[in-house]
Amino acid sequence: MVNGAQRNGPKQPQPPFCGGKRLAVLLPLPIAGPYDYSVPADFVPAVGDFVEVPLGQRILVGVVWGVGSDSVTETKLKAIRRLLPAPPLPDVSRRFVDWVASYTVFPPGAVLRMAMSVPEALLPAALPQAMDLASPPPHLKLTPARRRILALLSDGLARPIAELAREAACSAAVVRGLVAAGALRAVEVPAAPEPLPDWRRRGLDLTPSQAESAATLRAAVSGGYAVRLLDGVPGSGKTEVYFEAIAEALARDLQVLVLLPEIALSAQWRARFIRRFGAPPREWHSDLARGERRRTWRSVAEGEINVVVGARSALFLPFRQLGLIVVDEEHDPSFKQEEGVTYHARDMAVVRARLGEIPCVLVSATPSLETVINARTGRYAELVLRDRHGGVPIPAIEVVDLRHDRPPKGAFVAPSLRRALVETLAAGKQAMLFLNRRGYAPLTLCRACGHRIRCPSCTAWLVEHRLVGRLQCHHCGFASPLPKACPACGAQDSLSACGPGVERLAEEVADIVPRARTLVATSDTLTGPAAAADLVRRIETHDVDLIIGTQIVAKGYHFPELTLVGCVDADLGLSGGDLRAAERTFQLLYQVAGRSGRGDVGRVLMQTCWPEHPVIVALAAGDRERFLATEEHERREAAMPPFGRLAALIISGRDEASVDAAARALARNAPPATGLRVLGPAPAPLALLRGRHRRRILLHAPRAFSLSGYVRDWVASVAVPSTIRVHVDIDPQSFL
DNA sequence: AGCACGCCGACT
DNA sequence: GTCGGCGTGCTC
Repeated sequence: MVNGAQRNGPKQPQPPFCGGKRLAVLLPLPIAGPYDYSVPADFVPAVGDFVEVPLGQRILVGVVWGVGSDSVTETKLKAIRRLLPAPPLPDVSRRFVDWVASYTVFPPGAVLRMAMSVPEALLPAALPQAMDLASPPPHLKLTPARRRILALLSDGLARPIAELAREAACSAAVVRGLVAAGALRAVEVPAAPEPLPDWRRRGLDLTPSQAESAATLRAAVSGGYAVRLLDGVPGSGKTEVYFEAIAEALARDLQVLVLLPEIALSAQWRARFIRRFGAPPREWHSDLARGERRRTWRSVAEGEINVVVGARSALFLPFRQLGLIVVDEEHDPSFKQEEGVTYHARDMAVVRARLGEIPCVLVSATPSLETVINARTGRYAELVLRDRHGGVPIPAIEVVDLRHDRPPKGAFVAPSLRRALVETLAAGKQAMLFLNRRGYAPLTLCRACGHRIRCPSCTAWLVEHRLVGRLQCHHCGFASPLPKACPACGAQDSLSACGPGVERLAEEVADIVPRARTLVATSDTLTGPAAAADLVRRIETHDVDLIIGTQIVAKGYHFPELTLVGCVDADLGLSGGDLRAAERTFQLLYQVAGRSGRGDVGRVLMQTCWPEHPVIVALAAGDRERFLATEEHERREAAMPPFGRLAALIISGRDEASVDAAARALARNAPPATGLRVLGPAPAPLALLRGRHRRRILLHAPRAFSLSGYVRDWVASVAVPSTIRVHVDIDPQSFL
């Protein structure tokens, strides 16, 4: 017996089926709501059961959502075909699906699809097969390979085919031959129980202030719903502190969910977890192997898994007895899902905690303004860790004013940063250059005619990726070989790369520190967990001297030898006109600075053309409070989130005129409401994306306004041609 | 989401 | 003459 299912207390109570001949079944499809089905003769499903139903020509799996309505005539009803042998979808999960659907203005079926992303998991797992000796047939041909296999099995231990073949140094075909001949038989063996994280192990010694926060979090585990912000500078031991809350939940036989923004980059987090709990947590993200996915989904539902660490989609796992949610790096923009159902995983984690009546811990060194305000107004409790581990302060950020400290012509690294780079590497330490731009150059320009090469299906420049010799669109994936001549005027060798990308920076740096072992880290080079783990290992073992990376390297790593961080363009993103541009820039640069000097005294140099910008001033002063105060003031004045609310409608389609017409019709027909302003339609920031024209309507409403209900009624009341898509984004984060 | 139904170009 | 392209609309 794997622990969990039994220790998790009584079985989930299922509401009794309350009679009637129809049941509402929610299907994992983007259709308006549940469909009714008739109850079969031989069994009566209960609410939450996974059932197979016919839909059109297909057979689908859905979830019994409640009793049916009278919305459809008796004659159209089809019968539920069968009950699937899986634990029912828990009551909390169903309420969560409905809540998220209602809030995001997406059909509940679209949300359910995220909760049943593993159809195979609904069937019981085939038990692993092992081979054992059968009574030997009378005329068995005995070859040497066959003899070895039979000899191996004489110890009475059944083995899987592959293992047997390996041990006997023959191919699996020989084993199968013996099975066919009747000399071996397959037996089912229980899966080897995987070790679970163990809360009884002793954690690291905590400082008094860490211990105090840990005790508060431990106490919170039995306290029902509450949200706490765990706020501490990089290196203050936030992870070790919330590990104590995890230990407490595990001690109470509850499941724990930890959300991380980039699960693929979590190798160091995972190592710390194993050190604390003796076994790895289960991972959940989009590029898991199918079998792994199946096993995890199923055992989360069975209550056999106690800790899941995952990307945002892990929120929709069917936890049987969830007792704690931790959202690490809660400020991270990647918690916002932009494709399909548009939701913010941090906010939905809070909702999931409330529905489950369990605590939620939001963790960050640079909490979002939303969370800070929630903490300040008492909606969230706040725990602050002020001291950096080992007493090493966050290095002061030195501003490099590019207007005076100019890089050489055609280069991007200023003299002062060049000197720092040379000194750091000469001292045998590591350095990191941060530039949030993939590729070689963000723009390719013809010197003869001024033509700029753009994506044929998006409003975007093509980015040169010199390593692969291509021009690429970062929005739709379009790629073309680097042309020899200008596509507009035909001039030969007139194309010129404008602006820096990490590849170009690497080229420049090779001239400054020719002997440095340099590594470029971007989403192009770090394609998965293995590549990320390899990167971390190479930095830890000092296999590389210089790391050049995009925001991917700004995450919560810990590298003791890294003592210089250079931010090549701190202004990137400051002038985007985006509501959160300043905040994101501050968070990113503060996190980048936190990479430096964790083990030793470090330097952080930040290149800017705009030293008097409030973000740069606050960063240079190391003054987070000052930054937050400025930001809060500006947002409050403009009634922007969290002091007001926004929703965006993106209207898109292939035909520009009909997109325009639909967008105008929507805006014209927005019902008037107090305090609500309809802005637009205007071309969306990416007015053309993947060949679709896009217009945006923004809604601005007071804080207490119920945007979801308003938008649902509004969009439902306006007839839009079926070729036009209307995408609703409640609480938009980025404006792209 | 998938699948059928439906109406226009290049093939046996 | 059909095979098949994907635009439109429905599925309890």
